[in-house]
Amino acid sequence: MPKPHQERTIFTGYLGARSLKTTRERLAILDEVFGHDGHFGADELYVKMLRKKIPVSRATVYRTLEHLVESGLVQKVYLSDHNQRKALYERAHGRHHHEHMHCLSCGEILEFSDDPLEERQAAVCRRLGFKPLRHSLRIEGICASCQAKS
Amino acid sequence: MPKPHQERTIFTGYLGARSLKTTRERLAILDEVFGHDGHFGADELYVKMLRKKIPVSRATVYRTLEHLVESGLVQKVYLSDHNQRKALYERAHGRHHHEHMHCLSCGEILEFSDDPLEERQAAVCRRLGFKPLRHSLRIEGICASCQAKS
DNA sequence: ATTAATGCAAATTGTTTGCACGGTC
DNA sequence: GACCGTGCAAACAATTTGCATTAAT
Repeated sequence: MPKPHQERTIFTGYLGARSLKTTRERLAILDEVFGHDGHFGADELYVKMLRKKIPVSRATVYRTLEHLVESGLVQKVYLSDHNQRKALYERAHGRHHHEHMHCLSCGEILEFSDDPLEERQAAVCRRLGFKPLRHSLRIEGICASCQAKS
Repeated sequence: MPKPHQERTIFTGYLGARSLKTTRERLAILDEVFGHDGHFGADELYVKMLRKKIPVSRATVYRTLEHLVESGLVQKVYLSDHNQRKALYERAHGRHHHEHMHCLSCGEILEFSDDPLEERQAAVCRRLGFKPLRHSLRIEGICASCQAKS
């Protein structure tokens, strides 16, 4: 029985505000998501919970992840190089905005952020009269440690 | 019978270099791709050719697009907002690198490029020792004309 | 009691693949 | 003639959905 955390309060608030129900399953998924860091796929999360014998269906995992994204607690990202068809999720609450670097050699996903870069993007948007709401930058290449190896 | 263009020379060269065959179907797909601008999905391309009564199968369209990407003539991008599962393609040969803005209101995809932005990305990579090979930036928001409407 | 959520399995979507036949080098 | 490519339909992977049942308010 995981102890209540801040995210749980936010999520129950989100649910209540829309007359959605705070179910055992939804809370279990929330706990699972906020119990670990890093990127994960919906199916991986489902399998992980299966193994832990936490009773939940694949459909509910998918449906709940949507709500978590909608509530702003979780972010959906598309990172994988070749199999771009699989969505990944990452915790968003309590974290600052960041971009991703993807090492094509080891597969590692690195996160970084850079204010001047953000500002330059904003400047371009101003120049074109485009109102930015969100953005994602993905840089693919070879990470430092893989370069060292070869 | 479309007249030979530069891309055709490049493509046949690419094929020959790998002992792949220059088939009627591959050339027809190449011509179709370079006969128009903008972004398109593999299936759309297939349907367009069907309507024009150009005999080609869906499988061949997919397989040929792979080769076009491999040859550098075409670029595969993931742009659609919600249905990120669908890949789009765009002409790459003879065009400069660019990023995309996606208007969430009208769906329009705008292209732009900005050297200082590119340079700033390069600088971040240098700082982290990451060797960039390619990148993609997608900014979602509301385009100028949609803002004017509301 | 009312209304929403779950689980299951079937349906969808975009894409890939195995295999017999046909075309290119 | 050797080998590669094509077309078809079946296979796939990730995700979504319809519906009868169960649970939260």
